[in-house]
Amino acid sequence: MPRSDATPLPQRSLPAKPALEGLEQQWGAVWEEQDTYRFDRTADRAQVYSIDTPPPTVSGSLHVGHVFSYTHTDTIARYQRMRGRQVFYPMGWDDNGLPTERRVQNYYGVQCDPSLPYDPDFPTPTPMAERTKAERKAPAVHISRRNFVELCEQLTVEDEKVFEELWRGLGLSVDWTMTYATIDRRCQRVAQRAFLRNLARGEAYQAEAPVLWDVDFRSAVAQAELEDRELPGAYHRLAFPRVDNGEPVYIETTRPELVPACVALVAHPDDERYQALFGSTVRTPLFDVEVAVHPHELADPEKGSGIAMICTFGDTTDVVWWRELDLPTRSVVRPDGRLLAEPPPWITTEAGAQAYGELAGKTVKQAQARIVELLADSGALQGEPRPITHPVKFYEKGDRPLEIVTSRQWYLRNGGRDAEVRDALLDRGKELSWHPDHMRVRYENWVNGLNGDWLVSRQRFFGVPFPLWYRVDAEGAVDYDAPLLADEADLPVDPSTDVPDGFDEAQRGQPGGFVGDPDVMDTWATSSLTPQIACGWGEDDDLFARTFPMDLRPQAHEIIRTWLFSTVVRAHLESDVLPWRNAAISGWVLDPDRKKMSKSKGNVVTPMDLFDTYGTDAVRYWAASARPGVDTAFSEDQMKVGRKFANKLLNVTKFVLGIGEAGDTWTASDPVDQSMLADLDAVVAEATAAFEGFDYARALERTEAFFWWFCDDYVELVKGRAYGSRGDDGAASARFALRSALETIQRLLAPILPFSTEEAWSWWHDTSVHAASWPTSSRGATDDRPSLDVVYEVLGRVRRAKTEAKVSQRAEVARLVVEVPEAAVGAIGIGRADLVEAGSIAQFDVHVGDHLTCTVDLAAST
RNA sequence: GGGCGCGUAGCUCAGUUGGCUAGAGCGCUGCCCUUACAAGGCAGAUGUCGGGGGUUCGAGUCCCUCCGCGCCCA
Repeated sequence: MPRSDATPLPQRSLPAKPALEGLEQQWGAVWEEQDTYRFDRTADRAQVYSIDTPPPTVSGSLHVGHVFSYTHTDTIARYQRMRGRQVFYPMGWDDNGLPTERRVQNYYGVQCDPSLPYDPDFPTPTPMAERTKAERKAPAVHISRRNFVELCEQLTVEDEKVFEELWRGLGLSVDWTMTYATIDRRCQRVAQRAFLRNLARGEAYQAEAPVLWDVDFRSAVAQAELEDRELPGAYHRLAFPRVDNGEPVYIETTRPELVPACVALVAHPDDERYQALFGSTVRTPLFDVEVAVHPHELADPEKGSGIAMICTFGDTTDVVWWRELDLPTRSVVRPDGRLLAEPPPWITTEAGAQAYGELAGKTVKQAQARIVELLADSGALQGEPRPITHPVKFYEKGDRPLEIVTSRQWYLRNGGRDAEVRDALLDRGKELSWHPDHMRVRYENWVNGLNGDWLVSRQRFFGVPFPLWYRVDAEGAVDYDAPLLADEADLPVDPSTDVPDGFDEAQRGQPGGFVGDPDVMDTWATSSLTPQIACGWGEDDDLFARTFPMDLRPQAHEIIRTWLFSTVVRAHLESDVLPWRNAAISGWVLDPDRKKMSKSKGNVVTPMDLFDTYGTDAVRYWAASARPGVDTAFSEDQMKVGRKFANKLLNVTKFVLGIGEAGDTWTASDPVDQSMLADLDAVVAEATAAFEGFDYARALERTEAFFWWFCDDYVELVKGRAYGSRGDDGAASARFALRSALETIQRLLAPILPFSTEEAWSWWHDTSVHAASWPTSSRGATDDRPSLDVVYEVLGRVRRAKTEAKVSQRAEVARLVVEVPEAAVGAIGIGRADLVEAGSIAQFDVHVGDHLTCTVDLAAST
């Protein structure tokens, strides 16, 4: 039972002048007090509608994009609630990870240094915004990881408040008692437990492997976080002398600074130019390292000279060649983006070591500039570098190109290296209902394009730690092969402060002791578990059984590859199910030039200001006008329309209710009224079908079109009769029909315009419209009823005549002559009396003719 | 380079299995204080349905091709 049935709302009388101002605060408070959106934990799974709401990144800024997509979800939630489902609609905050770290660094002017000890008395620094100019120039204060994490936790709490205020302002029908944050203890416990289970089943593993590496963040980066950027570069044509005869082999490279990391040359096996070279060896310029020439299909004969040098590692193709050709590892780029300080052991000649000395310790960019000079001086560089533009891989949040370094990392199997898993995940994509359907293709493209497992470890600070330690042997070497696992009952653990069973803190980092895993999980490793987190997996079995798998995942299309995919992976691995049945994909908000709204472009509008200017329902109206999945231009004009719409709803409600009640009448006896109600039935059916298909925009459009017709034509036509001009029976029928239609319209619009519908509803009900039942087409189709279109057409013609004559619509028509086809005579007869009143028609003559004509004789003067 | 989506009035967009003269709102123009609403109402004008070709009695809709825009991926 809807809760608010038990606690009546204060029923209020008709206001003298309805207004939209203040409805948000007024009804927001009432809903909170009445628990209107509280989830009933006793409901069976079949009665429950569970929604996996996207936890917004609280360290980010609020923008209209949030308002847009969350409104879409809320309309579905409200619709399902009115359909009688118990809606499980919790909110979460995504606060762990890099965006928060960055914000804390900038906000407080601090830098995390994990080598520092915890300082329990460290005072919260003055925010940068409150500092004097001079204070702002002070260098960042280095603090321990634990102190840093504490600052992160402090600031996210503040950020969450701002978001909650926005969501409440927007009128989201969220149950605010169920909120989670991705860094809170429950989420950490779920993430760690899920990881331990993955590990136990062999789905998680660690490997020493080349990884894409951001030298500024000093962290590994996953495939899902990559983006290509077009960057200027240059082909350098370099001579590699053959070992047998000294003849030069020319290769072209954009990364000459990696010559010291060269391990082989490669050409296409069918490339006739290089057939003779396969199996022979050449020497690298400057460093004199002997490397072999290999054939491989991935070498592109069209690119450069058709023969390339393989380095460890210049790009991802190098990694493939390295792996498939079984080449040695000769890395020279350190994790900080600088070249090794000492000449590496494979450079054995004195000249080579000397050349390397020129590069040692330089950044990649500096090293390139220097080595080009050295290569030119040595004669190995042929001609001038040839400038090109080419795509370079970046971490999506990074500023410098990614390097590839070899390191020990944790991976989670996601089908990137296993056809069987990949096929199973593709099947999950087919099993899921996508709205709109074509979004499934993005998922399939992504899954088919995976080229490795999911790298889940990050060398960061504010995240969920891996619940693991490693033994340190007697010589002080760390044994990574047999990690010490935390007990599930002890989760969440932080291995940097917690101690594994059988050890004590004094043994940390000591020979014969242990060390904690220093990494944290990728934020997606937690976010991919939002269904498990929200539904209480492993925490509340009863709740889990009532809510999981969930009904709906709403999200935007650009994170199908990350959030949606990774969530499917986790539920598939853990429970062998889809995490939800439906995925509703929202588009983006574009600025009026059809570019994506972004802060850097300075075109972001503050949602709260929009609420104040147009009213929340007006903003929701704009959002709900956008069809699912379609990128939509930001439009204040649409908000003005929404405001008019909401205002009209209040006014027409006031008018209809002001006419009076229908008395004991419970049916519409007049065919004009029956016809209108039958039309409304059809609208109800369409709106219901649209909502069932997650198409709130279509539901709104149909309802809105009917609504304006209802106000402009039907109400105008029956006004006089409703006031009693032709007796009690006619008045009762009209009043019943007006009220019945209005009650239906208010319910149809409640999911979209929650504030104004609640206000209008409250004038004649003592319960919330949001706890009311969704209307049904109970009257059934009466297809044999005559169409009354001709009646409204005549009404329009009369109006037009008055407009053209520039007289008031109240002006009297001395004589109206209507010619209609035989088939429409009946309809005219039905509407005639109402028409006479609505048009102030003195004499009304009807003739049969071929098509409709109206001759309007206006009275000489009024 | 591959995939997906989009292109309809000045603007934002509907247009469902092909079917009467292609629609709505905004904006624009004119009129009207009408038993709710002047932050309103009534009415009016406005189209190479991106271009070209094809299928069909009939194409905004289906097919081919080209152009432009956006996103995802390489």
